[in-house]
Amino acid sequence: MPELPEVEIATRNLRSWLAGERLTRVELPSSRVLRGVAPEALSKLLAGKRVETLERRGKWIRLALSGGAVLHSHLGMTGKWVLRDRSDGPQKYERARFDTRRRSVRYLDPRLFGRLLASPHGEPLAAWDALGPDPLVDGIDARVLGATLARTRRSIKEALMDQSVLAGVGNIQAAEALWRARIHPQLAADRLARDPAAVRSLARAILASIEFTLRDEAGPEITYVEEPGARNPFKVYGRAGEPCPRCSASLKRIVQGGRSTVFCARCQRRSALTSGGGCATRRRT
DNA sequence: AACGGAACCTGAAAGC
DNA sequence: TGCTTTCAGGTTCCGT
Repeated sequence: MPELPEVEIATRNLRSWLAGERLTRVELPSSRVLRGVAPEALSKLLAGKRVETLERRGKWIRLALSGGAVLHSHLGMTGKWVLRDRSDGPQKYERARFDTRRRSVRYLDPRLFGRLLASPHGEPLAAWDALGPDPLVDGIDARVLGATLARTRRSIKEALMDQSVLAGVGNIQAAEALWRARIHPQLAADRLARDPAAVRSLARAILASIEFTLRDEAGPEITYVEEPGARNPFKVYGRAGEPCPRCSASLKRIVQGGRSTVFCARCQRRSALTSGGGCATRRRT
């Protein structure tokens, strides 16, 4: 279940597998992932084309093909791109297969929240165009972020998950960044925006969490933290009831906007413009 | 216009 | 043991 770091890793992998290669075989079994697109039309559009460039913005991947067609991939909650042998048959939950002369790349997606969308002539994708700044592609300008946050009264946690605020931040990265910046997830975004130092701290924390996750998860085949047997590399996500890695208080779980947030009620402060939080230790993570 | 909640799916884990 | 409930990191749509 991918956020920015997982999609970045998928993009790098796909680039190393497909960039410059011609698609010799394309298989697209009909599924919800195609969202109303006729599978045959899409296969026909892609087969024989060369993959020229791959880029990521937020949680979207864009593949530019020879001849001007563009393919957009969103991994939803359970999508992943993996490398298999060309002699391997269909994998469990396989929704797409792209073979080149040397490789066989498969898209697997059990829950079918992912999407594969084609623009035959490179037509823009509204969801891509609506994305806010991407922390890795564009960096985070704390003044711009502050101005954006000042425009909403929602909680900072919910605001961070809005893809027009920062592209690619999801439930895990939002929770992790807020913990790193010692900001309470229920603090109103516009209140936080009144404290430029706190916004700068949050911007740094978002980048630090993304980069930490990238280093931790990089590899040819990602295991998402929710999958059975997966280890959990995160500081607070999925750790309700465990001790805070910084101050040892028991981590709490609350629900915001229908999604769970884990945080430390002792060292994440509820109000901007007040120092405190009762946590004296400062440890690099 | 902005926001909250339900809907979209399947599978694993927890609860009874 | 087996059935039921809950939960999961995505977006979108609909009603207020």
